[in-house]
Amino acid sequence: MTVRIDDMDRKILSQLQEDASQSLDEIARKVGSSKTPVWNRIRKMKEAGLIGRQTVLLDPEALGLEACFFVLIRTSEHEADWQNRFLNALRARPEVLEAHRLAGDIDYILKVRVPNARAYDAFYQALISEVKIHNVTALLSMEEIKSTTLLPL
Amino acid sequence: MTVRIDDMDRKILSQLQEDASQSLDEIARKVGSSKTPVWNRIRKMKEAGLIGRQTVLLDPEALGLEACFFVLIRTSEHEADWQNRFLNALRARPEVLEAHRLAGDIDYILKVRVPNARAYDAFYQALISEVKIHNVTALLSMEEIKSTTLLPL
DNA sequence: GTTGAAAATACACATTT
DNA sequence: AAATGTGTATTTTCAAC
Repeated sequence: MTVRIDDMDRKILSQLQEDASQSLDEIARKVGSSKTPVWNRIRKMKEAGLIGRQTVLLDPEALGLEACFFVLIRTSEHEADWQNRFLNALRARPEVLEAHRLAGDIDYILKVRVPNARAYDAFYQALISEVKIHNVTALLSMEEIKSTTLLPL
Repeated sequence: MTVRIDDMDRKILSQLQEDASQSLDEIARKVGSSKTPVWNRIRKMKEAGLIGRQTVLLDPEALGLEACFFVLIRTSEHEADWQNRFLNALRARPEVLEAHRLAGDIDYILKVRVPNARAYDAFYQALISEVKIHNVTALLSMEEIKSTTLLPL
């Protein structure tokens, strides 16, 4: 399942990240190759799962999602059952954009996008009513300095 | 600059988020409309900046970016000059995928993707040598429970 | 908002180097 | 393996209604 990526693959991925609406011809030209090999490489990388969803990035503010919170969670529960319920709760909630299990003192971090502080509170209340959580700290974003899906290749 | 979004727009955005490679016909069929109006709505939303970059999501692990850190930063400096240098430093570094200025106790949070802990340390050393930072806490992600670019519509 | 259609483009593959 | 060329199908884009 491990794919060997060479320099040409990286160039192609870079172009796709930059603008996935480009035609094969355009990408081929920019990476200094031609359609067929580029197309084959893309197909292989898709099959390998290296290239995932093709999507558009929307402006959250324009959609009325004006509040962004990072939520730091400590819990005293570490049993499998509790964890499963917690993970399912997170996955089921569309306002949770990211969720990571952490090493160390803090157990989980979430990134949550909601219309406003009230909506965050509703989310928070719903979450703690579903699963027992020891300690929660919410960090409110005042300004999104940077936000990119472009991975460094 | 504010765009009024109706229900049909939301359905279209939802489809585009889900799979931006779909043809107009396909989207139109799914949202219960036809090509032309869908096309016009998409064009308007692109012009309004509501729809941004079209991209592909890559698998960071497969690319060797196996470490993800959330970095909590406190600073004693709050002057405009310091802030500018700090922001520029963050924007210039491709391993910084997200950066937010926060309300409250902690001043900034970063999300950083790197190949390994050593690479994180290199990033950290470079950052603190560029700008003075009072206090830094790095949270290491053990597991990405959820990660989505799909905004709740 | 609908239909229709011209023009452009993409894919997938055959042929060649 | 990669480049080139091409048939076919699809898609976009726009005009007319």
